[in-house]
Amino acid sequence: MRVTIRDVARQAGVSPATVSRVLNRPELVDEQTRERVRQAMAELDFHPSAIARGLSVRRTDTIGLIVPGITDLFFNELYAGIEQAAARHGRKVLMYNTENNAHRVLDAFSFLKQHEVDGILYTSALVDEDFDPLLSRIGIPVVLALTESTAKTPLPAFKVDERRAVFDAIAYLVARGHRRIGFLGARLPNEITGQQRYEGYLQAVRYFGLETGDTFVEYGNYRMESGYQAMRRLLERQSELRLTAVAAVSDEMAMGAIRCLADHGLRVPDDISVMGFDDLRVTAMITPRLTTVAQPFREIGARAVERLVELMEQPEMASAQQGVYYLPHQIVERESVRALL
Amino acid sequence: MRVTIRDVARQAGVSPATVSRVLNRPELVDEQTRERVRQAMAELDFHPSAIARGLSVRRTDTIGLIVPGITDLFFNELYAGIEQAAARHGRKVLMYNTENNAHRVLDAFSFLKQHEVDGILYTSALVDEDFDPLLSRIGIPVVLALTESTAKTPLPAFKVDERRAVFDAIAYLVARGHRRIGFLGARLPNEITGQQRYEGYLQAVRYFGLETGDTFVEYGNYRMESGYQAMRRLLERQSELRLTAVAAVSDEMAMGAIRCLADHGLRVPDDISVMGFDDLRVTAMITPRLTTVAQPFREIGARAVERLVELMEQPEMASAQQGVYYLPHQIVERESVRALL
DNA sequence: CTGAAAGCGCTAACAG
DNA sequence: CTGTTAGCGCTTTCAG
Repeated sequence: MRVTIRDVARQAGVSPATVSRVLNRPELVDEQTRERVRQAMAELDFHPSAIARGLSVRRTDTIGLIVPGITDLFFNELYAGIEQAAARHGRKVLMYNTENNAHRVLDAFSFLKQHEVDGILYTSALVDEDFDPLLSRIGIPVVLALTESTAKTPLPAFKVDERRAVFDAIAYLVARGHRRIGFLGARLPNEITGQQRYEGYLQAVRYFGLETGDTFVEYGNYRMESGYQAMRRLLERQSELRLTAVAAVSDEMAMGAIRCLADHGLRVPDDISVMGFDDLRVTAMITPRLTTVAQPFREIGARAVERLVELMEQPEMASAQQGVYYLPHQIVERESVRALL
Repeated sequence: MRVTIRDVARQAGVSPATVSRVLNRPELVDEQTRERVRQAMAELDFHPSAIARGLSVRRTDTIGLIVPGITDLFFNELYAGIEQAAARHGRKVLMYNTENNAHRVLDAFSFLKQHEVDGILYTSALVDEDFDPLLSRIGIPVVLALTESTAKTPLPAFKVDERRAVFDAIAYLVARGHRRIGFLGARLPNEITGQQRYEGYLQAVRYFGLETGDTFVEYGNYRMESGYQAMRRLLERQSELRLTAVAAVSDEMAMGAIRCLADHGLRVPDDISVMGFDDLRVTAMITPRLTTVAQPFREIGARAVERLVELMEQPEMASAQQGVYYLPHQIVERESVRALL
């Protein structure tokens, strides 16, 4: 049988209410009694039921986290930022993984509602008009990370400026003499980032007057294997393309591309330069070390949590806090890009 | 205000109990009423409170997961296995990250007790005698993954046979003519795996009569950076050691070692062979592709969850199910090991 | 400073 | 097949 607050009360010779007080507002309890109660708790190995408490106070101090998949390599960094920030604010996180399955996002919200989380952090996947009915009656704050909302209901969002980040990546290549630059993009249902990064590429291409066209770009799904395949398709046209560099929308895809290049006897960066995106921990270790644009994952996670906590504490603020907040990206220069003479 | 079962009852013109029935045992409810209730639920956007239910049935269908850190690259694979298996059995998982902080494991258990999880899955870190008092009054089943128990209370555990796995790795190197083999080990407080892997190395060294000694081994903490540093220390003695191969206790450390070797102008596997451990997804992409011993992370996670679910359903079985269950490891042959002529 | 009592939302007998 | 009732363990007025 579970040890309850009543057991502790009996053991300490006080009422349940007093036990509750030493748990929540110890300063209201006489020092002596407080100690007696604490001791009883220890003796009985009492663990107050967070779930009974939740029922009673109608608040669980829990953040619901919706992620599209957990085997992406960037996930860990994001999660670390989220969890630390949550802990800092005395919140725990309940994660729901949709496995990139669009229809599971309904489940996700329902699941989190059922568990009475006090707020929801939605990551990576797009929030579009389909969410409006959902959002209008959700009743708890929702904050976005690594994505944004195109729904009528705007939502606070934390991410890098995807277009500019890719633009900067291309500019970096251009500054090193590259003019024939391939693009390893990503296209996923319910996702906006791939599109925005592609736009960044296009903008740069136009701005710098580079060669381009559909034949310069191939798509994947952010994962290594897809980067490999996309690069292979580009390579099939390499005799016409004469790419000197290729920019990928993720480090995973860049790593796949490098693998593919190596398998075709091409060296990076000697024969072709490769630029990544994300700055995964591992990219500093591989050969060649990957030049990439870093996303501040941990900070994005932390900021999103902090905004969420604010909203949980003062829901009135909701309307004031809805824009997309861009966190700074940064080019980290390593070895996978070569300057053309 | 939250929509409750009473609201639905009123709307459907039935009693709360009936609503509860359509939620839990719909077959007990007349088809007509059932439909009426379902419709009321939809109209009101009703989400039954899992927390109120939990309080009432004294069961949350939740598995508590304790992990020592989430930024290790193997974590994702393990977690994927755990989550899928949990979902398959209608359980959710509540994760607690101790950040390798030994004293936080007490918090972990306390936290999970408070949240009334029905069972606990403890991963990676050792369970020693210090846990006995805890375990003796925990009151819910505990299962281990990627670790084992040296406590008086034995606990079911799922992992590979660490000693044999490393033995096999060394044997693989020996079969390819290597006799001067360095070892990149790991030593972490509250951890047993590193020790066991070291023993596997020693056994192999003895079995095959290899050169060895303290100077052949350096330690890290499983992470890439530590692999880099450990390799660097080995390299300082390389003129005496004349290592032709080095075996690491993790792919991360192996990758760090390869990086270190490259930084010192040594090529893998031409100048020195490197063997990893884990078979991370990324190791098939890097150059050179890593030869390693694969751990079946997903299956380990899945099996651990399944045992846990069994125990949650029939706690009497506890005493019958306590051994360490070894899942098969496997050597994955790739490019980082060269056969000496 | 402390206790009694009501209630959070749901389920589980027990009647009917 | 359905309703009534009594909790699950905790918090929170309201008295004292």
